[in-house]
Amino acid sequence: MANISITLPDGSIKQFDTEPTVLQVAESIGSRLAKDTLGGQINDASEVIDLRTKLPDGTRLKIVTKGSTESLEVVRHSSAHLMAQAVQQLWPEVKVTIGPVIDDGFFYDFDSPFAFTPEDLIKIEKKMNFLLKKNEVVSKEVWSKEKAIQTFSEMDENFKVEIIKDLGEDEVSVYRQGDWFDLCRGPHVQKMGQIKAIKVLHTAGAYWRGDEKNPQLQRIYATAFNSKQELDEYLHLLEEAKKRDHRKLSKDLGMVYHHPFAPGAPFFTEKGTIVYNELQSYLKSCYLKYGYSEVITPQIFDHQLYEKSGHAANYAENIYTTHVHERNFSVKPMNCPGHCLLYGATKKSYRDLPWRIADFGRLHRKEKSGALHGLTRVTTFCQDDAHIFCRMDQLMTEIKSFMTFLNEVYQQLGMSNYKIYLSTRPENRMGSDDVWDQSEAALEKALKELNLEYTVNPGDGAFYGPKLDIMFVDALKRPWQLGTLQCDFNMPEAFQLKYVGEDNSAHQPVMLHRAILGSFERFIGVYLEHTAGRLPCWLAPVQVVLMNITSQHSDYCKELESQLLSRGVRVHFDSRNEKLGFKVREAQLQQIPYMVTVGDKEVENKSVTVRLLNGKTHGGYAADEFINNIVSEVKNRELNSFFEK
RNA sequence: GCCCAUGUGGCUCAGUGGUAGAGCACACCCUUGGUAAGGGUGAGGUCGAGAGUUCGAUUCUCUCCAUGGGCACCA
Repeated sequence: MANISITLPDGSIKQFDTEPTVLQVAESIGSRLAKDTLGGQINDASEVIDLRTKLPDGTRLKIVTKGSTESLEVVRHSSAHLMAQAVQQLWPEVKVTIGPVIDDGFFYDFDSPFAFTPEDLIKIEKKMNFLLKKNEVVSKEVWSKEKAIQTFSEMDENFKVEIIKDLGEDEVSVYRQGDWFDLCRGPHVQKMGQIKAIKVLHTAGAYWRGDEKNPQLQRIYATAFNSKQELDEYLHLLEEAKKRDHRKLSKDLGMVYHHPFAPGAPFFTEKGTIVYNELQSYLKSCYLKYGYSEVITPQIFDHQLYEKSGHAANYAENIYTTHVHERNFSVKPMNCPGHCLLYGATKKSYRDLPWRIADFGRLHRKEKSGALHGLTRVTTFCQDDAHIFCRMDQLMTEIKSFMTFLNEVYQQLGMSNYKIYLSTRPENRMGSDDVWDQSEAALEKALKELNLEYTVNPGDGAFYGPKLDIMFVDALKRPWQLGTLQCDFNMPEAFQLKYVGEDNSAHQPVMLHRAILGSFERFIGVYLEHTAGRLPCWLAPVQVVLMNITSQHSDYCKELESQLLSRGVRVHFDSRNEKLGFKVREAQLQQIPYMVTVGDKEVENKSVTVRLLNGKTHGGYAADEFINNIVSEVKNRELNSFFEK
């Protein structure tokens, strides 16, 4: 008597006498499908459930089969168990904790009396592959909480015991493969042989339950894929990412230098400074258009400023403070408090708003030593920072203008792939709900009117206001947070900022913190990784390299050089007594956009032969035309070469 | 800050309990060569810093600094 119905994606309905498992549904359709089943998705949820899960009447089921993207989650989950099994077979004294699936793989945290060496990782991978061949069946058992606690206690798996005790359930599930088992919610594969390709990657220290007060565990990162080919592709991608690492690129391209005497504080060389300054002047040119004024504010303030702003209470450990002449002075970690002082310097009318001030001030923040990273996490940096003080009713227009500005910049830089996140009011917050309502609504309305897609992160806003975060997705599909727009009701209050309204009484402005690139340091790092160092001509430290074939062509090169220089083009004449191939190689490695070769032909008819970074050469180009084209390409900050149009 | 690893000429990296080597870069010489490395010679290093063990330490141990992989942090 069939009284349980399961609906499949095609709309067909399967009937069962008792609640079937995902696998049983698959079996009722076909044995081939059953064999390939790795899990299920129910009622349109994205979560993948275990194939052994019983389905209640009326469930809509989508079966997850091998080879699918969804199945990766299951495969990786089981791979984590496989890794734990391998580790415990190799070293029975190592205790297990947890092993979740992450974006590109999985990890397992072990409580081990010793640290795993690279050789150990090789052993583990070998053991895993050995165990895979045994193709053990994975079975699920449901234990009472007491039995689970007792069993794991006897095994001295105290971290597991802690997890079980913290679970609110009376029963827990345990997955078994051969003689090894682990407490787990699933989902898992049917047989270990369904894991097709694994790779143990690296180790790391990690705190138990992510809390630095807890003991530190040994984490092993690994990944698994549905085929050897997919794994190889992933490993290849890792290699590519390594080549694009901005720390390597910025060094190889001679842009950035680090010295142990200035940890976390990069030097920008002559070349790096060109990129930095070009970006800055580009933004300055936009500021004119978008109604910003630039200001310069002090580097060091009496610490009282940060007591007033509230940073002393929440952010003191990141502020460099020193005691001089009986006073505490702090190096500014952000521009906003200084800008509030400047706001208060003159009496403001509603007519003065919106007041938009930009500041390229250098900031310093003390960071914990382990936090530093190349150009993306530094102790000193310069934001493309600006603050907008406006009336509540101007908020939406300002937000729209900012998003338009940001989009213009990102398009110009070839960064069209970005995502917008709207973070709304957190539990602990300041300001009235009315103000939060208005500002959240303004943010949403602005995005909608601009037809921009966005994701809401409920409760993720700052305590002082809601915000937009812009995540740029680079050429390797990696997300980076660069731009931001934050509403702030706190600082205007802390500094008692006012303007005189039309009604002749005092009102408090809203303050907007905003940045498009974030910081030049971080941006240059991200942009180098995005472009793999191949910068558009207007940003390239050297735009043209002139290469003479023999010394007889020197004079013509010098003539070209001075013409280019007089038109503001950054040109380098490689006059060395070297073969052309050698000069080309170096210019290519330095990613110089225009490699100009000059020999008899060129001297004779006042032309140039141009090689682009893609290896293509364009011969017999009139020198005048070439120069004019470059000048206009740079002036317009074009993304691509005029040859590629 | 925590766990682990690493630190050798400007760069990339070998190597050793008896005070160091290559390639590139650099200097000089030869080579005048049409699109990713022509040849020769030479100079250049207290082997990250300090302490310890040792007859002797770049090598072993410890501490510190920096960097890297993560964790934690990033009002």
